[in-house]
Amino acid sequence: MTVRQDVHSAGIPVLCQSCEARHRGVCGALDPDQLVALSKTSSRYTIEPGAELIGDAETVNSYSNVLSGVVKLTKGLSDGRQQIVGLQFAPDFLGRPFKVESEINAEAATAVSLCSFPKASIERMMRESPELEHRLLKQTLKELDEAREWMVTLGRKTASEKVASFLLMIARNIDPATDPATNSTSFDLPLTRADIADFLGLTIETVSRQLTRLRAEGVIRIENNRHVTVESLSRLERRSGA
Amino acid sequence: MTVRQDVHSAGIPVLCQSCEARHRGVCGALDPDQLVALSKTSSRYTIEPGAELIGDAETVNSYSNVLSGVVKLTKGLSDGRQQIVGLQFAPDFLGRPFKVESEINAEAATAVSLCSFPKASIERMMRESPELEHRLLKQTLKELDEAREWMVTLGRKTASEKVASFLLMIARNIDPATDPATNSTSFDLPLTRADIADFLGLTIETVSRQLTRLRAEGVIRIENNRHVTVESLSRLERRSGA
DNA sequence: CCAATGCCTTGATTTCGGTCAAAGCCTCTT
DNA sequence: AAGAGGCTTTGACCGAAATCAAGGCATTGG
Repeated sequence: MTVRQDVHSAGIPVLCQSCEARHRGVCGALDPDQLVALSKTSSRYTIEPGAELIGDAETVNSYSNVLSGVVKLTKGLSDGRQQIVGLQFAPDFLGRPFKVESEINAEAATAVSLCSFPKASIERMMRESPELEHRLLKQTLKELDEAREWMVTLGRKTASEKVASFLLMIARNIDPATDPATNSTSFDLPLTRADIADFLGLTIETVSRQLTRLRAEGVIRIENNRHVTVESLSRLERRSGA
Repeated sequence: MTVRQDVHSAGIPVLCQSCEARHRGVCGALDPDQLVALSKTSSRYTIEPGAELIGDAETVNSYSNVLSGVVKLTKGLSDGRQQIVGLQFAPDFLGRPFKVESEINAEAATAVSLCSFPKASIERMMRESPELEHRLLKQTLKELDEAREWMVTLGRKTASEKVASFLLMIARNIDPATDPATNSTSFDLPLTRADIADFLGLTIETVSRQLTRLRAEGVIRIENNRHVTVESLSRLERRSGA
């Protein structure tokens, strides 16, 4: 069980054996000894789009790092209405410490690869390593900020502002090299129209109409229903309602 | 600088000198020595309804415990539209560790009393006491759960479901002794109609009409525009959309 | 006591987004 | 290549909530 070393600008420069990737999410907080121990209990999964991650017996007692792909967190009402309450991109951490569970479902929006560990391993290490808990606090604060940002979008923006805000958010998360000077980006939508609607509190039809409008106005182009090219980021920003 | 002791079912049984009250939020995580040190730097404030707590120079570099009253956290759009993204009730903690600030304003919704400490004191203690950071993580997770719960309300509920959900949430936070058997509660609304509208992503008029409807249907009574009596909690719950 | 002010309610009308319905487009399979 | 099924788009219409506009009802102060 060797642990590969890697130079990292911030934090302890180590790689998780199972992930074979750098994790800002969790592993970066561990020292090499802990990492070796964790590697013994961790394993790597690949999940098909649409598969449930929580509610599923296999993974309910585990935490994971998202290595690639997008996971959607949803909450539903009894009559079937659904709302996406969060999207997890790599290298986000997935799973809820201390079982403060609030009936959230997690589902792979795209193909997803995960590095996951038994709940018990992480919880033990959290007790040993304050740095790990510190990372979790930071991630949780980040998620809280994102959630509040979306509350503004859900409560106060118009349909077209919502769609523009959504495209911007995806652009920022998918393509880390979005250059404001270029003023244009290109990426694959990780969500179907139905998912986008559930994320924005709209219907599929409204989402579709707003995308059509943005296309007609030359702000974006869409190929094969998935691949989006933003022709003018600044125009998209102007439409996102600040 | 004596520190009063108090028997508490969970956690370390201590009282903050300045607060003279038990804090699940922060103080409960400290040992008596730390508490004495903190007491030396903490002070108690009373804030008038409508006063800004963040953005205000006096308190921008401090953390606080809410001792009584309700604080609203708001985010605004450039054109003036506003959304309340959280309500802090006693004994919630107020303030943002690690300056992950996301342009949130905090304002007293009612008269509020606070026990506040300089940012530096808390941050130093956080480094010394993992238990304190643990508490912060728990509070942050709680706030995240609440935020996500409201995302469902904002995105997927109708106006009348929103208002019913809001009344239930207030009832649960204001009156901790809400007994499901009794099926009725009574409390003062800590928010004006405008605040409720900003919380629910509605207009004042819609909020007013929905309250009128609930009154007409005998689910609630309202006196002096503030004092609400829920005649039937179960009927209110049924209207909240699960 | 009577403005005046600030909330809150109510009514009339408009509009944005939802609903219903049909057709178009990919992708995958055979 | 054709057909099937699943997304997506588009159109016509509808309805819930916003907007516009009075008016009511407390509290405050002259």
